[in-house]
Order: sequence, then structure tokens, then C-alpha cells
Amino acid sequence: MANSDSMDEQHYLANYQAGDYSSPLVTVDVAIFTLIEGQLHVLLVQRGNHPAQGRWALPGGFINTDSDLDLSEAAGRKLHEKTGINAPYLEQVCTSGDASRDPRGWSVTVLYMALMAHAPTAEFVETVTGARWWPLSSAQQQHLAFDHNHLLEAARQRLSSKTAYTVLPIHTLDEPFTLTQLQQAFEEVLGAPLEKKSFRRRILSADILEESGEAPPPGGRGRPAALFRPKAGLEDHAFVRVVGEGR
Amino acid sequence: MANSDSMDEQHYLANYQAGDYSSPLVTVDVAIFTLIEGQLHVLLVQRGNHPAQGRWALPGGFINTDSDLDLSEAAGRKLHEKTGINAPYLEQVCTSGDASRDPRGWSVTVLYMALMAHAPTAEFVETVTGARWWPLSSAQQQHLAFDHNHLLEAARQRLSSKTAYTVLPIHTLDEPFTLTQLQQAFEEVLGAPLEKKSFRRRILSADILEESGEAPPPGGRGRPAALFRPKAGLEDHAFVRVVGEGR
DNA sequence: TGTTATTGTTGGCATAAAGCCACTAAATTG
DNA sequence: CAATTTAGTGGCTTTATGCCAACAATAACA
Repeated sequence: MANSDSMDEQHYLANYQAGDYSSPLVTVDVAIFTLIEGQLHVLLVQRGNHPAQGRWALPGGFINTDSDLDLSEAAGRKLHEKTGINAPYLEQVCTSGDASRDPRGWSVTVLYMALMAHAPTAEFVETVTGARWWPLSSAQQQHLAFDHNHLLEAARQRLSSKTAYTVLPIHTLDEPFTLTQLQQAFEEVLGAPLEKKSFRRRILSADILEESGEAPPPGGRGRPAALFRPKAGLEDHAFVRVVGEGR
Repeated sequence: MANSDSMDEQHYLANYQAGDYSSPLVTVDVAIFTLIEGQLHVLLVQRGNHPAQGRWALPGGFINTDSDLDLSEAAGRKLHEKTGINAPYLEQVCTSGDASRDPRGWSVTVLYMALMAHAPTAEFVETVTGARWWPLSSAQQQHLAFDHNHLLEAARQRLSSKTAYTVLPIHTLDEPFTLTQLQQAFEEVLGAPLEKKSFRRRILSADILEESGEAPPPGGRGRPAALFRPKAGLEDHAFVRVVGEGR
């Protein structure tokens, strides 16, 4: 049994060199989320070919073993090629592989989740590329290509579960932002209201934000809010517990 | 840009059908942990062939696109083939892929973490298969095959971070067990002492254990401890926060 | 047959974090 | 200069955790 390994590999290599070994196809897919008018959206692209022609899908595609140095680079590249976006936050979620998810045969896809603020490339994405931002719920209601409904759900779950102990939603906001905007981002991602005082206490005591001196934008109603941006250096996820439900 | 997709796939398929497309090699690897005399161990197998001949490695190997229905099944099968173990707990950790981790070229491996109690197959593993249980620290100190040092570290981190909010270490114990044994399992996995009273409060109030009527084994010193086993039905991870450090 | 050592189990209070809700502050509108 | 709206804080209640000492049940031993 110690050499079932050997058997396996020798068998594989022999066949591989003979050209008939069926290694699964390997792709990367990216679920990129943003907030548009307070609502969580995901970017989908419409497939131009078979299989699943015409269906909406997560941006992604085959790894290029010539140009991609690793998986995250392949994911970033695919996202950029299809949408023009350079993902500011990218995290591996999971890998799905079986005999039936792609009609062409056994295939494997590595799923990434990405987050971005909407403003920067808003018009570009909508007009130049074939991509479109969908409200998350609409995206989940339709029949996506391959097993992308499952992948999208996995990414959504990762996002919301990680939001319970990190500040991930920060990446969906344009800077600077108010604490109220930040709280609304958390609430939208978690799908549940948060207690104002507790939220502010936790975020502020975590000491990850700094007040941007900027003047609040004119035209708002009510008392103008202080503007914040993440302190330089910590960028990604800092640990902050943001559980409480209430309101 | 909307059809870089098409280009890509057509290009791929053309070459694939012509037989010269280089899809990366896809493997699964399993880091299986257990407790032996209170110490965390990981199971490694010694490689019989190149590359990395003679090196210790995580059990794993190529996906069999004929017999494996999906990735987790492939992982379970590989583990069983190489060690005789049928993993009682198996969880996907991450996927590593790049041009340099395997000298044969671009390759992708999907890493799984598994947990088991030591007793059931103890002698079998050590004598019949070419596998060996290593204390985790010794395993991490040596130079493993491929990028298995990184994979092992990723699995270890997943195990300990998830132990902060689940009862994963339960799977490393033989049933029934005492609360002290359970606490020691948590402490070994977390690498930090836990406060006795708080630990028991949390575990018991989570209502996931039931007292096994069994008589405590003879020969122990001090007051005999109550014996528990997980309540049927919840098996996997139940949410229990087990943070406190103290002591 | 005590006595001591050892391990398991629980009580009870101190401290810290979170929830709650009302009050104050600063702006706009008319 | 009210009324309205949104931002931000004070302060009490509730809950979770840390901590440590007491009490319980067994074995080893004098």
C-alpha cells in the first residue's frame, strides 16, 4: 500500500506523456461585491459561448499556465480582462470540483471573493465591458451558468461570516466615509440591524480609523457627520468583533 | 473585451482537442490530525518516487476523473488508500497552485484537513502502511515534499482558528471522554491554557454533550470524572465560543 | 482506619463587554 | 425661531468571563 502512490503516479505520467490522461480542466472564478446606493451588488458577465451560452456567470476562466504565476494572480487577471477592474481586495473562498458541474467533463474551479467601492470604475464597467452589476438577491434568483449559484452563495456566506469578526465591509465604501455609512454597510452585508452605540464603541476602540480633516459634503440634512478613513498600514482585515443584533 | 472569454475558450478547446493544451495537474492532499498521549500529531507518508523521493509528505495524489465523484471524495479515497483510514471529519482548507510548487510544472492541489481519534486504527497505520504519525512540531521542522510545509501550516492554522468558535477538537478524542480531557485537547490545539470554570460553563451551556452512564475506568487517581459523548445529530461543528486565556 | 494527596466540580463575587434608550448637538428647512 | 433630521454621548442594565477558594470523591499510605 505504500506504493499505491508510485503506481498511481507512474500510471499517470505514462498516460500523460502518451497524451491521453484526463486531467480536469481548471478555472478560477471571482465573485466581486460592492455597495450601490446601500445595496449589495455582484458583478456578472454574460457568456458568449457554449456551454451555458447566454447565461450570466461569475467572471472567470481558464488558468494560463504560461502567464499566471499563481492562482490569485490568475483570478486578478481574469477579473481585469473581463471587467477592467483591478481588485483591491481578493480572497480565496473555496474550490469546487466534480464530474457534473461542467458538461465538458470533470472540472475544478477555484473561487475568489473580491470587494470594491463602486464609484471608481462605475460607468466603465457598465458601458465598455459586457459586465453588469446585479443586486445580490436578483443574481441569486436567476439560473446562473454551471454551479455558479452555489459559488455565489459560498462567497456571500464567507463575506457575511467574516464580517462578524473583521472590518471587510470597509472595502465596499468610498473614502472618506461616515460611521453611519460604515454601519449601514455592515448591516447590509450581515442582513441584520446593529446597535449604534455598541457598533461605534467597537469600531473606534479598535483604533483602525482616523478622522479625515475634510469638510463634510454640503446638502445633507441634519447634523453633519465626521468623516473617517482606515489608518494606513492595516488595510485588510483587522480583528473587530461586531456581533450584537438589537436596535 | 466581452469576448476575451470566447477567444480564451475557443483557443483552449482547439488546443485541447489538438492535445497540446497544458492544463495544470490537479491533486488533493490531506492533513489528518489526532492526539496521541495529549500531543497533537499529523500523519505523513514517505514518498517512493521522484519528485521529492524519500521525503515525507501529506497523504494525497491525483484526482481520478473516472472514479472520484467530487473533490472531497477524492480526498477521502486518497487518505484511505494510503493509510487505511476512513476520515471521520474532513474539511476543505484551501487550494495552492503555481508554476513552481512541483518541478513537473504548473500544478494545483486542494488541501483538506481531517481529524480522528487515535485508538481505532493505531497499530494498523504504523505497521501495515508506510505512514507514520509525527508530533506536529517535528513534522513542521523537517523539509517536506513540494510545498507541504506551507500546506501543513495552513491546516494547523485552520484547526486552531476554528477551535476558537467550534468544538472541532472533539473529533480527536475517543468516546466517552471527560471534560478535563476535552479541555486539554482544546489547549493542545490552541497552544494556550484555558480557564477551567469558563470552559466548562461554555461547553455545558451549549448543550452539545450528554453524560454517558458508563462507570469511570478504574486505576485513576483523584475523584473520578463524569464521562461525556457528543449528543447525536450535531456531530460536526457546533458553535461554542471558547476564547478565554487565563489560568 | 484515619490522613494526605490528587483530581473533579461548584459557588460566588469582581470585572469587562454589550445592550438599551433617552438625551444633547449641529445642521437644514420654511 | 420653531420644527425636523441626523450625529454623537451618558449612563444604567444585563450578560459573559475571569478568578480563586471551597467542597467532593477517589487512591495511596501510614
